[in-house]
Amino acid sequence: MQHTLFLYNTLSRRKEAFLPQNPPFVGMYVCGPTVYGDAHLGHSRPAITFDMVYRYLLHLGYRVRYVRNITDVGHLEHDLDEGEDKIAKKARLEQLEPMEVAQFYMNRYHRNMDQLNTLPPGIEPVASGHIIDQIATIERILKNGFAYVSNGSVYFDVLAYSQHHDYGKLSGRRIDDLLTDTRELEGQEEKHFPADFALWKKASPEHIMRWPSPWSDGFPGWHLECSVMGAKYLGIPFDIHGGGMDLIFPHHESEIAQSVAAYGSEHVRVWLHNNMVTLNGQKMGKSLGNAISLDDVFTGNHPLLDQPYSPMTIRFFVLQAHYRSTLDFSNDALQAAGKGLKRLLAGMDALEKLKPSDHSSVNVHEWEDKCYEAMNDDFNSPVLIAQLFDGLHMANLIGAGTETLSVEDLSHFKKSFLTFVTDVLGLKHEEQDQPSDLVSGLMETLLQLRERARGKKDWETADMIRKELARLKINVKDTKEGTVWEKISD
RNA sequence: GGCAACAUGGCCGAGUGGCUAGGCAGAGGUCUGCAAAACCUCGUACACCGGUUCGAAUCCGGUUGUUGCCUCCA
Repeated sequence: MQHTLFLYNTLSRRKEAFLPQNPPFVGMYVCGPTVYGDAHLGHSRPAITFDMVYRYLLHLGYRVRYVRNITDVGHLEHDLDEGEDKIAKKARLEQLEPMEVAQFYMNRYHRNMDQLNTLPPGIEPVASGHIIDQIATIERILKNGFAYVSNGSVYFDVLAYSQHHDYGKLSGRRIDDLLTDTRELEGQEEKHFPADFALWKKASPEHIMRWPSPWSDGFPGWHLECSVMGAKYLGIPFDIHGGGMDLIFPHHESEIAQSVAAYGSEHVRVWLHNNMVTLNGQKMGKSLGNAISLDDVFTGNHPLLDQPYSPMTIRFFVLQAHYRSTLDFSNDALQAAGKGLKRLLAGMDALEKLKPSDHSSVNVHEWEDKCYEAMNDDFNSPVLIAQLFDGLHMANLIGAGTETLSVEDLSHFKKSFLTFVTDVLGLKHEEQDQPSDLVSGLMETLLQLRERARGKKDWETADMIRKELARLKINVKDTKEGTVWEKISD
């Protein structure tokens, strides 16, 4: 580990050298999905971002325990049916068991994540499997005087907490501002202070998802599961906590407060937050009708999409922007990304054909250092990608004989390039649909006929075959190695 | 309304107080029967108005716009 990695810590608002508590071990917790619907484009960002973080830490030689939760209880609908759980609501609508709904969408989420080539977390705890741990934590918070029971529910006492600690340190919010913000919300009458949040919520009679507790039959509050499950599997404090920027307040702010209230210390050393996704410059939201599911993106089945975009195109596109910048999805941008990715992967294959020389005219190690510099600077994947394209250019010059590499340097260059593309960025060739034997046979015959015509300089026939195939979205290319064909997709 | 962040060439998107980002598109060229693909060469952009500075797109202030959070949210 000759390179120092710098991370932007939301808590300090600056880049800090990453020094794990117990190297080479690293504990990382990332906020996962609430499984009540299909994953959409917005979900791809944290998934790919923290997959890149995970992959790079592994590449640097760290032993990473990666925990990503699945939220299957606890989130409240904000406007209707006060106190009804999102999962329970969906279950009633679809006449399914709540757990059935959660399982269904969890399976689909996993499939999408697999398509995006994200590595599975080492532990993927579900909130409903940790009710006992959450109750125990609530009891500790109550005992420490930072919570109160109100009508069967338990609330975190933000004012009591802020007497001794800084509620708002992560998000930059002030208690005074929270006070002035006098929005009317339902269920507020049980709270002593508007900013107080539920640790345990009493279930209404029709509420399906419920567990017994010392206070009522109910369910755990919004923010508790991450504090509890992070502490359980990673210990306190752990090195990295990741998630979307929209979770900074109130979710992560409240997590910190809960951990301090329960355990006496903060549970996270470095907070990493990915920025949000927009679509054609607009916020993406279900209410705006522009939250495109990943399945729809992959199939192109959405009015806003001109064509399908493959999982690797999405992955490459996401990595082409820095994770802390907003990222705007548009057809133009995705098409550009698809083409760039194709060229990068084809170039990677072409590296294999390079021939070494007796000396090197370019400095491979300097090039490689720039790749590491990019990633070490708070995971600057766009700069790494630019560097890879520069490497590609270098490879082309070597292929043309303009530049040379020694046997040793060439081998190092190939290995390094491949490692950055596949291991660190997690990019790979997408398996094409293999043509059937029938299609292959037909194409072979057709191209032989065309070759025969070309041999006789019968350009009219040769061009007709190519033109007709083009209408079937088949591209025929006469290369030096012979004629090849490919299906035109995106 | 309150609190933040951002505003870069046709599009996407890095970075930086003076020194090439990169991708896509576009132009020219090599190759080719033609085409496609591939490769080579090419762009001096940084919202607006002030200020600091020898010098700012990069720092400071203001304006406008966009986005996020303040309510489940990746």
